[in-house]
Amino acid sequence: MTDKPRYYVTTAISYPNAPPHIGHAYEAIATDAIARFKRLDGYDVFFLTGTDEHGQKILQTAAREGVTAQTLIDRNVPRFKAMAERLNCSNDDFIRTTEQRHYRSSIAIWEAMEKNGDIYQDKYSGWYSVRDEAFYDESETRLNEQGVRIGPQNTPVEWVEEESYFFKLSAYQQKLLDLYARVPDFVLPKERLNEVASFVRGGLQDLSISRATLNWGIPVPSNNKHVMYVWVDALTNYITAAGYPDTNSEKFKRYWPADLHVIGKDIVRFHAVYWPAFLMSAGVEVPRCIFSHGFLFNRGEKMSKSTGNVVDPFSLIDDFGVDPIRYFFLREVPFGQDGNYSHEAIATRINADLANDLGNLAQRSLSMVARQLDGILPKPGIYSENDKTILAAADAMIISAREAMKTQQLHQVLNQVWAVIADANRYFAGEAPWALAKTDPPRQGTVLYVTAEVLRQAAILCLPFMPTAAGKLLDLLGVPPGDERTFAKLGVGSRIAAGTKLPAPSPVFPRYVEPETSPATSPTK
RNA sequence: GGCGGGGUAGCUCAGUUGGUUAGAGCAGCGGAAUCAUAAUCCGGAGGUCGGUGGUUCAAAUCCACUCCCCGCUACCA
Repeated sequence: MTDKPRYYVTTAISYPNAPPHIGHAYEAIATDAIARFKRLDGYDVFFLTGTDEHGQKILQTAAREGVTAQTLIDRNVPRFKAMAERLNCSNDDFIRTTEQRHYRSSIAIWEAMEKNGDIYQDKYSGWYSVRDEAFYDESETRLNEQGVRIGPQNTPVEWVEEESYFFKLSAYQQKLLDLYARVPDFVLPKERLNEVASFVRGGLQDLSISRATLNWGIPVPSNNKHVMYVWVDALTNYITAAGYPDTNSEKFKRYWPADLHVIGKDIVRFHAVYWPAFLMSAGVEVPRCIFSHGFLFNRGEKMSKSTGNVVDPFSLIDDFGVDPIRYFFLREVPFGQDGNYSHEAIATRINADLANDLGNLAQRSLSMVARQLDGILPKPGIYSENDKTILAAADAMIISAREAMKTQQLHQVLNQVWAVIADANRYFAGEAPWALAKTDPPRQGTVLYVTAEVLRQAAILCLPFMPTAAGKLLDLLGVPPGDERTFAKLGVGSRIAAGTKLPAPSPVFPRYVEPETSPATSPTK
């Protein structure tokens, strides 16, 4: 094993009763950027994603389509895997809750909770929403215009009355509140922790954690007539992948507890209340942080089939490319808040930030090196005040980036990098190296060197966000792959090597040009 | 109903220990430059800072009331 510090980060596992949508893609992109950032910053990262394949909703979708649950997931899960690959996600594992290792793990955590006296059998009766996979108190439900009883999410609920196993969630109220007090960053953004804490403060009821009326799930160990409530099963994936129940294994000892669960804001309660309670009960450490991201809206509207604004992540990538799409979502949407996207907004971002600001700066400076200096990166002379100022700004980027990443502020990292790129464009225009070529060649060399150095640091910081494109830019700058492309090489201590023969420059971030055919984000009725 | 967040330029937003002409990006207008991916740089323009009333020499920033949006939560039914 390595002596690097470790970092275990997960996405939520996706529910494959339908093909992946933009929200799944967003979560995967963001988590991948975090994982890559940490790797480049010297961490031994374990990045997990996967699919949550049990539960009544899968069963119902399968029935509606006239296939078995197994057939449904075997058809859909590969699309989630393909999406992760297409998004260039660097996940180290992809867990499916139908795997043997996960059965073993789920049964083990159940038995541990049972052994701790937190599971008991009782009769359950109440309102259950299949779509939300949640039980609601009658007071949370109401009758809609059609006379159908619906829950708080406006999904239909059904009266369920059956034998069920319960988890003594009520016993964990104080322990959870203590946890929130002890770890103020347990849930981010902070507003979300306040919401969770006030929910817990309001009192917790025991949780029904098994169902006897369906068979698509992991059997309860002591009673095979029951399967586990899908959330017990789903949440457990995070420890399964770390090797649970082999808590003495090297892997488990190394990676658990997870450093970060990245989830959507709709499932905060499950992750910030139920999950730590299950773990405390089972005698397993709780994760360190839950980060809840926002939702994405297409032109301000929630994506839905009825509005006809469903956007397939694959076609978005076909239209714009993987790296530009990754950049757009991570730059445009403050991480943790809801965000908007549209075809025009994506095109504008790509052209303004990537093609014009960064790409063009690289192209204009490097083509000067290629044409006027035989492609040899010049040696700098004595630095002027302007040189020192822009270099200092470049050196400071990693400092502020690390600071922003402490709370997963991905957009801030990019904001700061692009502020320096804008400075670099002003610097370049102000120094006018094309004029210096005739009047003061050594000075021209210094300006081009300084520009290349700023580009180098910017490109390395872009690696987590746009792995391929940033890598190409580093190729153009003559920065060899490997250790030279890590955060250890950022800041005052490292400078780009002068005298290097650079390859012929070519645009790394092409402008987006509107195709003749209709764009993918336009409504398809 | 309670708690919390928010209403600032055409768009997206930043901006509170109250204090010179309220900021950025994008869009738009004018100019410069022409090394570069028709990219870049500079400049003007653009806002009764949700509304009303107050505190103050001075309020986007503090107080009261009020309108609207969003989140969590409760209750009634």
